[in-house]
This record gives sequence, C-alpha cells and structure tokens, in this order.
Amino acid sequence: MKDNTVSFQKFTKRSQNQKKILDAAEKVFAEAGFAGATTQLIADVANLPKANVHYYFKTKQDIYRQVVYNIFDIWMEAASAFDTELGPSEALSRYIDKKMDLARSHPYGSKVWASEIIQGAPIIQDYLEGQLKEWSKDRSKHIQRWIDDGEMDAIDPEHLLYMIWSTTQHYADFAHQIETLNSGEPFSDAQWQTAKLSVKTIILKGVGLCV
Amino acid sequence: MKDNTVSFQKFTKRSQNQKKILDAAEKVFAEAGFAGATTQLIADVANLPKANVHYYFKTKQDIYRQVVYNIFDIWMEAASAFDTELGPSEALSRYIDKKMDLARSHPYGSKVWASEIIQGAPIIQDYLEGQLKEWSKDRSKHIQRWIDDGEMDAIDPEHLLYMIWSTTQHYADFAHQIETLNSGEPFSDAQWQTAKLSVKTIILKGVGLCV
DNA sequence: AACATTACTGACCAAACGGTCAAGTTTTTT
DNA sequence: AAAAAACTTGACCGTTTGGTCAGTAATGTT
Repeated sequence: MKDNTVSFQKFTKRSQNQKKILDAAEKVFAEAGFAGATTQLIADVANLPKANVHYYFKTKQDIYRQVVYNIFDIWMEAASAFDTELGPSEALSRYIDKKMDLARSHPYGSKVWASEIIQGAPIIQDYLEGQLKEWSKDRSKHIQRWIDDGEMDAIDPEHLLYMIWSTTQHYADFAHQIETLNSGEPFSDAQWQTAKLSVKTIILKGVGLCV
Repeated sequence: MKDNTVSFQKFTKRSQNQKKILDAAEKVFAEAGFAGATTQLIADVANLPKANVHYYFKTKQDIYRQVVYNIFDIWMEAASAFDTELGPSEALSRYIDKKMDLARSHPYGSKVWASEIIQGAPIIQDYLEGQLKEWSKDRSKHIQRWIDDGEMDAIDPEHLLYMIWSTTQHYADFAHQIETLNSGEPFSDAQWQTAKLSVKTIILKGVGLCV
C-alpha cells in the first residue's frame, strides 16, 4: 500500500507537471508562434517558476517538439476512423466527423501544427516523410480502388484528402476569422452541427456519394 | 526631359527600396513568423544594411502591417472575380480558379495571412470586421438567392465560402506538406491543373452544379 | 535516523534583439 | 556652385531572451 502510494506519487509528480507545462505550451505556441512564445510566459500559464520548467524540459525546442508530436499522434489515431472496410460513404463520413470533432476539441494543437508546416516543418519533417506519407498513400490506394470499382467519381485521391484536411482544420486554425464573421461569437453546438453537415454534404456529393 | 528623369528617379528610389524591403519581409515573415523574423534578416534578404531598413520603415510592425495589407488587397481584388451576375457555376468556378492562381503566385502572402489569423489577428482585426465581413455577407446573400431560385442545392453559404477559402489557401499554406507527399517535388503545371480541376469538380458538384 | 534522490527556485549571464544616431554621401533644387 | 533635401551606414544602447547554477526543501530508501 505504502509502496504503491509512494511510487504512484513519484510517477505523477513528474508527469503531472510535464502535462501542465505541455498544456500551457500548446496554448502559448499556438497564440504566439515558436519564436514569440517565451519560456517565461509558458511558465506563467503553467503556474510554475521558469527555472522549474527548465527542470523538466532542457530547452524550449524540446517542449515544442513534444507538443507537435502529441497533436500528430492524436491525428494519427483519428486517422484510423478512416476505415476502408466500411465503404466510401461511411469511411469518408466518419473521418470527416472525427476531424471536425478534433478541430473543436484541440484547436491549439491544430494551430501549432499549421504554423509548423507553414514554416517548412523544421522539427517534424521526419513524421511527414514517414507516417503521414505512408498513411496517405495507403488511403489513396483504397480510394482509387473504389473509383475503379465504380463506387465513386474519378477524383484524384490525394486532392480529396487535401480537401478534407484543409476544410476541417480551417475550423480550428481560422476560428478567429470565423468568429469575427459570426458577430464575434464562437460557434454554438448547433452551428458546429451545421458545419459538419455542410462539409460532409458537399464533399460526399462532390465525389458522387450520398451522405 | 531632365525634370521627368529627375522626379522619376526620386520616385523610384524610395518606392524601389520599399518594395525590396516588403518583398524580403513577406518571405521572412512567412518562414519565421512575426516574432521570429528579425529586422537583420529582412535587411539581409533585401540586400540592405539594417539601419537603411529603419530609414524607410520606423518599426518592424510597420513593415508587417504593410505586408498583411498588401495580401489582403490582392485577395479583395480577386474577390471581384466572384461576379454574381454570371450565375452560380461560372461565378464560383472563376473565383476558385483565381484563388488557386493566387495560392501559386503569392504563397508567402497567404502564409503571413494564415499566421496572423492563427494568432488572433492582432494587427488586421479591423479589416476582418470591415471589408471581409461586408464582402462575405454580400456574397452569402447572393448564394442564398441562387438557392431560393433552385439554381443550386441548399447549402449554408458561409460554409461554402469557408470551404473555398480553406481548400484553395491550403495549397499555399501547406505547400511544404504537399511537396513532401509529392516526393519532395513542387507541383508541376500539370499537377496544378489537376488540383484546380479537382477542387472545382468536387465543390461545384457538391452543391449541385456542373463544371 | 541517516542517507540519497528528486523537486524546486531566486539570482544571474551571455547573446541577440529592435531601434537610434551622428556623421557621411549622393541627389535635387535654387 | 552652393544650399537643401534625401539617402546611407557603422557603431552603439537598453531590454529581453533562453538557459544555467548553486543552494534549499521535500520525498523516498536503508
């Protein structure tokens, strides 16, 4: 009992603080960019002294790397919602749903990712060339098979994927612009529903499927 | 003759250097973000001493503001390609074409804009609330009229606009990711053609129109 | 109770930054 | 040709930054 408690606390002390720092960092990196994010601000948001932040992460880049890795992992897990067993309509529909949910639940991560790509992916280039490339080539092949089988229109699969990525992530990355055009109000539940449905409707019908 | 030459040179001396600085700044801001862009680097890219940059622009923010304004103006001019007189197919089609052309010809500007919005539009909020809002409300109304007249499917007009914006700008903002998935090669002319056609095909068909 | 490990932090520092300025050169006007 | 205006730039400066470190406190182990 005591042993368990002790090692449990020892475990959480470290990981708890790391999580606090990473959560704060995700927000700060999203709102200020890598260079604009100061370790002092990350520390303030995490409610820790700056020196304590450096106790858990050697450099600012280490924190950043971890933040970007985390969002990539979340996205890759969501990518499994693109289950090609289900057939085109259901697979695409679920994938879009999932990506829209993530745009709403993880807007900071999406923004950090976007900034990273915009700046040429200096940190996560290996992920692009590895996991992302592999995944997208695989799914493209499945989409092409659907096309060959006459289950959907002849659309270049890669461009279809880009359209799904860009459209869904737009609701996270450009949330501020959307909010401004929405009288300064964030989307309500109903508006998110409309957004999801609009995206799915246009894309699915656009490639010759029904919702 | 001499008068003309003189005042012509006087004119170009200033505007020439300003253009050199703004072009360099657009690239540097796109690749490093506002905070990561140093005036020294802007000066180096513009091939001028740093002090000379500050002779033409008082602060880094002044340069940045000008860069963002410039891309916004270019986009607003392109927005007139969305000519509602033409009917839905032709208006949307031309607008998408134009936006895709700009994604290719002005990738840095698009990236600077994206970063600015991601970070909450601290500089150009007034543009969002003014010109952009006005334009998008106006076009939404026209799209709604097409829908009411049965010329296209009942799609929320704002979400259609977001889809066009996100999809087209994705080819600029995420060019590095796309390039990586394209074996590290930038798009060829033919690939840009395919991209344009794919986007137009899916969106137009998706809202019940033909290309 | 003694020891060892992990966690914490105020004070500090070298480097890099945006921006200034005085002293110079070139161009334009008279 | 001389005075005025516009342009150019090396050297400089106060501030902020990421990161260090020595010393202390808390926690876990024997």
